[in-house]
Amino acid sequence: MSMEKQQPPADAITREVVDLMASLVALFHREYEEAAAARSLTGAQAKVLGLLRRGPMPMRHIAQTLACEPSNITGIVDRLESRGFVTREADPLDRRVKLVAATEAGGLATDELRESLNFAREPLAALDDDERRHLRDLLRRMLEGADSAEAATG
Amino acid sequence: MSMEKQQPPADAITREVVDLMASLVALFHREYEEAAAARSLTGAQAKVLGLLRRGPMPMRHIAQTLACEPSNITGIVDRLESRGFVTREADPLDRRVKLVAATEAGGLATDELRESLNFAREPLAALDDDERRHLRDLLRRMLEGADSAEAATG
DNA sequence: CTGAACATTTGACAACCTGAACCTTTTATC
DNA sequence: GATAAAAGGTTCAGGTTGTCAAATGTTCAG
Repeated sequence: MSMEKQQPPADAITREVVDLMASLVALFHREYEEAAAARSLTGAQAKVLGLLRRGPMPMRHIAQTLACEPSNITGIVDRLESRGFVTREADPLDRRVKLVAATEAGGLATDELRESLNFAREPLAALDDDERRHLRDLLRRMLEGADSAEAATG
Repeated sequence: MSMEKQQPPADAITREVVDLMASLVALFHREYEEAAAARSLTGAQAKVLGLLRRGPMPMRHIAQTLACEPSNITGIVDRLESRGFVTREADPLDRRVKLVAATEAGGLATDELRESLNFAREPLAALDDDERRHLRDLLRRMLEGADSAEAATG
């Protein structure tokens, strides 16, 4: 994956957009960590918990989605489990895999977190409805190919 | 700062934009870490090094910009220093403060990293010139107020 | 049944990050 | 000027994230 590709030099506009994106990323990141910390979750824990909103999931799948080693997930889930946000159950169809599921408390925590994500309220407040729609369309097109989606949503 | 403000419920469009941003953030983050790792730097080290592109800087200022404890910076700068990417010198005007400056090797590393940041090349390739310009304008407006900028660019 | 492949865990180790205690230098107050 | 408060860095202890290699238990192919 991702083999340090050869690239044409970036034009001025592209470069500026990249810089703006970088600022936005930094802003988002800070807000995300803050919102998680306010619920005594770490960023990584919040991400994992966020992945479980759609239902239980094997550890491996979590690791793949978050692009990290499976052994890393073990620890994170351990901590979430010890706080009662998550359960681990053997998949009846394949007893090698363990299905991680959010408990009620866990689901509640992510819902709150998601709701409280002020990000883009302040920034997005600067845009009116049409502009927001336009922005959405542009972002959609940008993400069309790269299906890395929904990782950090929490 | 940032006191868990009371907020109106987010409308559908806003929420979708936030989700798209989250995906973009995840993508950016991965690319950034990869690009740093390719130069045997960690993400945190790359960020600090990136801050020094404009010139030497007191440790405290680094900590403030990165929104972390000063004691954290000590270790990161230690490691950068031991690899010859950075130097620490006492500020002649106030001998309490230590000015961190990138060495030639350090500056070269960040320049390369910055240049190699494929982020938004693939994603942005989906947009034509006009659209890119439009996106830039929207992002600019969003970031106008929040001057948290230029943290992660490096 | 045996061996390869797979999902998860364990253990060792490095980096990141926080919080409190500490040292040195500055600055303010008397 | 002497002394106390404040500010910049560092150190230390402790927790979380992340990697890699080795081990365990399960499935699947031959």
